Amino acid sequence: MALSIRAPRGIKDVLPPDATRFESILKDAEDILALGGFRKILLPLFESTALFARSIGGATDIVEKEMYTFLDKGGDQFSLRPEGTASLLRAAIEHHLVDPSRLVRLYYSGPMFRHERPQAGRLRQFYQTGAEILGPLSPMDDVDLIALIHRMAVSFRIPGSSLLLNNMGCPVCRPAYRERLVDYLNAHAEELCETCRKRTVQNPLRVLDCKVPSCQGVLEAAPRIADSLCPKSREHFRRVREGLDGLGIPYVLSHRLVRGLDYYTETTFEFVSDALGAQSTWAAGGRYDGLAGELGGPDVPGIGFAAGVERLWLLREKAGTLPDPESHPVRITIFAMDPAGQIPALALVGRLRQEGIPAAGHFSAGKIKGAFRQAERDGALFLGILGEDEIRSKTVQVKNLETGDQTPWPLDDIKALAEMIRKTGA
RNA sequence: GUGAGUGUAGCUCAAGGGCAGAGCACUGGACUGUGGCUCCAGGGGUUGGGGGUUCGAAACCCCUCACUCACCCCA
Repeated sequence: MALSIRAPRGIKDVLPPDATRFESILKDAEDILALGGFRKILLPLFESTALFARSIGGATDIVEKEMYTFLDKGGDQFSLRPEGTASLLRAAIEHHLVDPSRLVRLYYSGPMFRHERPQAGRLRQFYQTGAEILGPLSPMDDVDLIALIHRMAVSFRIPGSSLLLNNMGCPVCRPAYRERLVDYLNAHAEELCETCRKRTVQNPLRVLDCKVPSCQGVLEAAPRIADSLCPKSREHFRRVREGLDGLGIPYVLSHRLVRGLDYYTETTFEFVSDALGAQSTWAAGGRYDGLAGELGGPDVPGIGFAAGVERLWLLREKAGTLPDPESHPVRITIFAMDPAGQIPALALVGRLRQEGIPAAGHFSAGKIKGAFRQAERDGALFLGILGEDEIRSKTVQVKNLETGDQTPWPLDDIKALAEMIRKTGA
């Protein structure tokens, strides 16, 4: 209460034992990606603002109002990354990992930053783990990637999960559809909400995403992208559905599924769960065939997705599949009963650690009761006592906190003590 | 950015105009260098902050901040 500086809004500290549990959740997801042949890439937390503006799209909410943007001392403009795909593509292109003749599969994990109003499952700093495939893609690669996420849903027993699927067309058919849609929306402008009218001009596909009840009638009756697909996109969509059917992965066709990032083409998908509250998407992604070329790389197709790690946590919590927290590692707490024992206590914990025994010290010479409490708090199996008598006889009294057994151990044979502790702990 | 709900001890929560409390946690003692159980005692609070109404405000009113949820947006 007296603390005047607190964590920024929408930013969460993850305390023990949740911190190691969080890492387990992240690792479980990454393991599935690694199993799918993806290799890990470490990416910077901030990039030139222009990278995000160009890839995500200047008229998107993310770029327009949610980025943490700053000028560095050289006067260059950077932004904390609001997502991972742009960074990954930039890095892959910059280091010539993209090759038109073969596939490259990469995954990343880490915090993303968006200045949004915090809510259940929505933070300003949040973790995503995501994967991308770049190169000469088949529609079957779309299916393969989706299957990997489906694997997560099964493996983590994500409750109430379903897959929404759409195809947003390609550079050939989307502009024509876009035009048809704009004509339709303009014809019905007076029936639409204000944001919809604004979006008709700025980003017409996003209008389809509107949830205002009074807009629903008009939007349901709007021209559907599926009816405007060119033969190639139509075939792509058909083969993706065929692949999913072949694997027995259920999905719901969602012709109004329009993602909030401009780079998507063809296949788009969202894994949602009814167990999450308002922020129901736990993983989402799609094809982005023009992006690599747009960013100055080889003009190869790409597909990717990202999953929200905090949302995975919430879902696994509901499902009862949260990993166990790592147990507190301390095996023995060493108590220096008086100042003369402090140096020997320090030396003792040091030697125990060398033997691989997690050891903690209680050096603040005082009542032995306090040492027992500290040992309990440490989760220790043993308490080692170094008082006057022990220093004189060059021993340490080691008490098993569970059984109460206590024996003196010579300070010059730590290996034997370590061995005993190791055996008891196992 | 908009709306609603909630802010009381470290934590979980009482008190709804009249002395700010309980449980857990913490500290000490009973019990001197041997803990946990039990019993006893103790420390802890500008009731989120500011202003107003009132003889008197944790409570009622206004402003503000924070948290939570929802809109929006998205993973």
